[in-house]
Amino acid sequence: MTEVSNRSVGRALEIVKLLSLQSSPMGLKDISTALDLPRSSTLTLLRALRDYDFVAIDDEGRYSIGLGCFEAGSAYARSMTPAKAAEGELRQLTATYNITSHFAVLEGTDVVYVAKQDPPNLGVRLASSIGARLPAAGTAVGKAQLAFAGVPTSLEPLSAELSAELDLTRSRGYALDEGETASGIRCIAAPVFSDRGCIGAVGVSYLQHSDLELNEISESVLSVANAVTARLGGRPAHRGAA
Amino acid sequence: MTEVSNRSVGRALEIVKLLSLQSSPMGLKDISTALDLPRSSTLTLLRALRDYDFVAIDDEGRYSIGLGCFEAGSAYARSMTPAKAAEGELRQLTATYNITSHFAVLEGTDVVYVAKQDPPNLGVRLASSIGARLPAAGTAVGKAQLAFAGVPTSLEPLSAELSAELDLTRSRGYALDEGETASGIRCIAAPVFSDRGCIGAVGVSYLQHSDLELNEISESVLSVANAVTARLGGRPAHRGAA
DNA sequence: AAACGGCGTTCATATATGTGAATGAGGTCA
DNA sequence: TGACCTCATTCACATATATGAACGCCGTTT
Repeated sequence: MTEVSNRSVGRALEIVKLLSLQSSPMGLKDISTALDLPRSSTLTLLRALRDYDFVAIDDEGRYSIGLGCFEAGSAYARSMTPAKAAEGELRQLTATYNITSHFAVLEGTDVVYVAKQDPPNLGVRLASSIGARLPAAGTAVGKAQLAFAGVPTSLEPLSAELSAELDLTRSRGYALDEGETASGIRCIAAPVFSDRGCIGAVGVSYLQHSDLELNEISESVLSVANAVTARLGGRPAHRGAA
Repeated sequence: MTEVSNRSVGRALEIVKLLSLQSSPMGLKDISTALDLPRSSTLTLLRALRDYDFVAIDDEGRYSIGLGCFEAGSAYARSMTPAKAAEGELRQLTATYNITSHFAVLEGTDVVYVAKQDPPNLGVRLASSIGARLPAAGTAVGKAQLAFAGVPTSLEPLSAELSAELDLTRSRGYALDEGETASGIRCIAAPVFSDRGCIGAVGVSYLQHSDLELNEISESVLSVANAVTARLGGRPAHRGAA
């Protein structure tokens, strides 16, 4: 548990991470307790983070994630070529079928949602899932990437079930999630490739009992993923149906 | 230029900020030169940042902003009540008029765009402006907030022009930008209030020579802003027309 | 092919940070 | 009112970080 590059920075980033996972602001004590740090050290770090707006402090002395962090983080999505390339396609997909569409990347054994489009008529919705992290094996966007990018050693040995699912994903070109992530929601996802291999996945989600044809949607998802792949100079693993 | 809380953390965050403003990856030398830091110190900080995925390093040893930063930053938008409250309304606004809509907050003399909706038929677009920072005085969302939140002392003394513009904004309830930010683009924005005063603005942008009625749009923007205000328990400064 | 120059990396020690204990600020209970 | 909480803040010394100088690597020049 040693081998740190820089203790102060590591601890500061732990604080940022902690606050980013928290839905309500935390007091100094809460933070120092949660991370098992001395209060005085925690205070110094929080002040440094606040100087750069990476954390915000309200007038009751409670800390939350700051605008500076948001600004810096947004730059990731802006600089990320695949996400940019996918953006227009996602909008089309959402507009055509009136369903939610996503772009997500694999990070270890999890997927992180990088871009998202919601249909217009969704009314008041829960918080955006942008930036959210979910276990790859339980999501369509995750399985699409595990099937085509290779499985991280930390996931091995694969369950027979997952292994079969990945085989199926490879053979049809897209991954399916029938209510695993959220009950009643179907997700369909297909991998996106650049010249350096599989670097993300495009996916859609909609109510399972909607009257949308699985065949039609999955073909659209596949063709959108291949269009993004083409724009990135990659080689699709699956040529699409038809 | 002293009075630092913690040098390591400050420097690390400078690096993050620098990388977030850069469109292409930077080498160690570039970074240390840009920030006037010793290369060895910069390396240590970069390694700490990389350990937490706040920066990414490619196989050529060049650094860019990382997924961890994106994840943490996304939490800001998710935890930010006003942005969440505005999200559904923005989608409606965009769907109704087929125009881009925004939610932005004031940060010193700048505005930062926190949420955005683009119309579906936009095709391939430039990078998302989410997370972007622009001078408040030159944007509709900025002027809407300056007019109702009070002008930061660092902007004073106000030019006669800006002062008149803010008066006008206060009297009609919304702010206008006729091609100042981007030539040919009209922006209309109205302030959003919580119980703690003006905390953001809702805005739309569209081509000036479109056939959309300014009156109709501005009334919609105003009523959306007031709806968000109501949901936040704030008191609107302007009761809307009609 | 030898010398050069630019860059990333390592390492010992000067310097800045981390922290336990003391202090301050604000609230609650009897 | 006063005693007694809890949490934020300060401070002097133990400890970790910062960095100039040296090194190794690799592509370029002569």
